[in-house]
Amino acid sequence: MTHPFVRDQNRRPVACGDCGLYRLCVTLGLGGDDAVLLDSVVRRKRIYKRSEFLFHAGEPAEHVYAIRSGSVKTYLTTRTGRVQVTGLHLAGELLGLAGLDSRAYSCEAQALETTSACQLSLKQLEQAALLAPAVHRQMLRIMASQIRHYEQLLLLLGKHNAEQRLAAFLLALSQRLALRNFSATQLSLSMSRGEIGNYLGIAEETVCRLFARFQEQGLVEVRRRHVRLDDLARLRVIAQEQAAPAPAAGGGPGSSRPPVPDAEPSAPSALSH
Amino acid sequence: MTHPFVRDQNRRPVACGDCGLYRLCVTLGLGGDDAVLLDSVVRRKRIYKRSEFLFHAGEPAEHVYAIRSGSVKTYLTTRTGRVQVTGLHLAGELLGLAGLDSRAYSCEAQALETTSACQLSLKQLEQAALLAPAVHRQMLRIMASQIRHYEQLLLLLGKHNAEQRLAAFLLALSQRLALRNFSATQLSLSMSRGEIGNYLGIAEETVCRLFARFQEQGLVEVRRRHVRLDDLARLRVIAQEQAAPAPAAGGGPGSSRPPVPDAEPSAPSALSH
DNA sequence: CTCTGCTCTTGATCCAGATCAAAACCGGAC
DNA sequence: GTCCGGTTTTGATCTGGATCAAGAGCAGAG
Repeated sequence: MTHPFVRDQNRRPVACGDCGLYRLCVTLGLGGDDAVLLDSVVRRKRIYKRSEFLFHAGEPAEHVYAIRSGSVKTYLTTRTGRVQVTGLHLAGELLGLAGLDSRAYSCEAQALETTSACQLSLKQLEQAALLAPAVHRQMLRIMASQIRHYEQLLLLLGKHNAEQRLAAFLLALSQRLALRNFSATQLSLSMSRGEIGNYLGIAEETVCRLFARFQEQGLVEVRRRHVRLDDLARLRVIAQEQAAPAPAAGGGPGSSRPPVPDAEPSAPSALSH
Repeated sequence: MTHPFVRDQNRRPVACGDCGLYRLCVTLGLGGDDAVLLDSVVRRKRIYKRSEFLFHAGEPAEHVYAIRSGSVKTYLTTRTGRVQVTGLHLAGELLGLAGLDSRAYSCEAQALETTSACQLSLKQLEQAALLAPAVHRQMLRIMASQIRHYEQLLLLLGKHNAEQRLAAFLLALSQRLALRNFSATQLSLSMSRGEIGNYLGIAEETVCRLFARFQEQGLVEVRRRHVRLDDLARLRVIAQEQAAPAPAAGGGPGSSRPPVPDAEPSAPSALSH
């Protein structure tokens, strides 16, 4: 009996139209305005096998990477060998942004499974940006969104407990997959429990226990790396810390806290792009 | 008897030449190539009183801010009112980068003390970037360095204990001050214990106890917000986790860890820009 | 100068999640 | 099919730092 999970949803390559670099590629003059045409025109496509590196920290940065299929993790290493996963990148997303000032990559990027990615030359990009304002604007937009992403991650890791982090992780994943036209409720994790834990700042064992608990509560159905999200609504409640405990810390010198402006404009995304 | 601490080192405005936006300003045609001239030419200078806001999260982003003197904290707020400080910005540093895609500010920015800042119009910047490649490149450089900054912060918060975090915080502060020609060993904190703790993901009380311990060990001399760093070398050892415990987590699918490439190129900076 | 309201410090207790330990499980090699 | 090595799960214990509580110190207001 085959179990009900969709397998390897990331193997299917995203179309250029679903790719985060789409607007860039188009404006670069790589293809007309036609995504299908563009698909056949992008150069420097390459396949990376599981655990292969797209680039290393410190290496001179010459390309930005757009993932077509598969997934990639990025991480930093302490000089004592400790690792901090800083990102999980899915099909249609971008890598190597910190290299946009054309110095060096700031982290390791390693394929989590068989992955296909397009390389875009930074030099080409810079030239294109000078010719086409839209490209320039798009580059800024992309980097700014990465900054926002990290800010949200900082908030998640700094002020949320293990349960909230995992719930937010699953929801963000779901949202990102949906954005690329994959299922929002059936997903196959490309990271191990250990990697997920490392990313979220919790222990491997805790990730396991949380999955078990979520399953008990009927929130999800988990079997190894296959996850089905059964109750998105309740997951959202968990991720957003229902209880309102302390009135916040370090009120600041003036203590004139802003009137809790409804800052966060939209979704409960924290780990999304 | 006056005690030996230098007070309010940040009150002295940095010269344009020491400012992170210098290259931008110059290329903008705001002044010749002369920093002194530039100093008198920059428009939209404004003074913010302690606890006043430079901008709020969600507000339409129209400017980038360059701090001339004083200091500013940036932070995010949960919908339940919890706060996460995401940055401490000193004289000569920049604010509002996530707004560079000309949408909205992503966080609150609040003056920690009397602060003077220059506003640079984003529109002006975008125009200038189209005319001058150097401006464009500089904008990317600035954003990329912010991304790197957050990555390092993530590593610090994710894989270092309270002691290491505080040591790293002090060292980074020292380094940044030195960069702007302030003393590297005499500093006056503009954030309260609570704010520092919030930033570093540790409790206010723990910050106190750590300061006390560092002082016992002769590493620093602390009196309220005045800190003298007496043993930078030993602080560095602490910040860089001398002990090499576990061989790291979540080795990844291939487990082919990179040969610990001497990633981090230079200083033990984590909280620096 | 005194008063007032923080901010900081220090002590005592507690707990979420880490760590340690050991099975159970599973996919792929052969 | 069987075997092997890594991943996942589950249980038992431990602990760094949070939280709770209560003074002490200090700056600014008047």
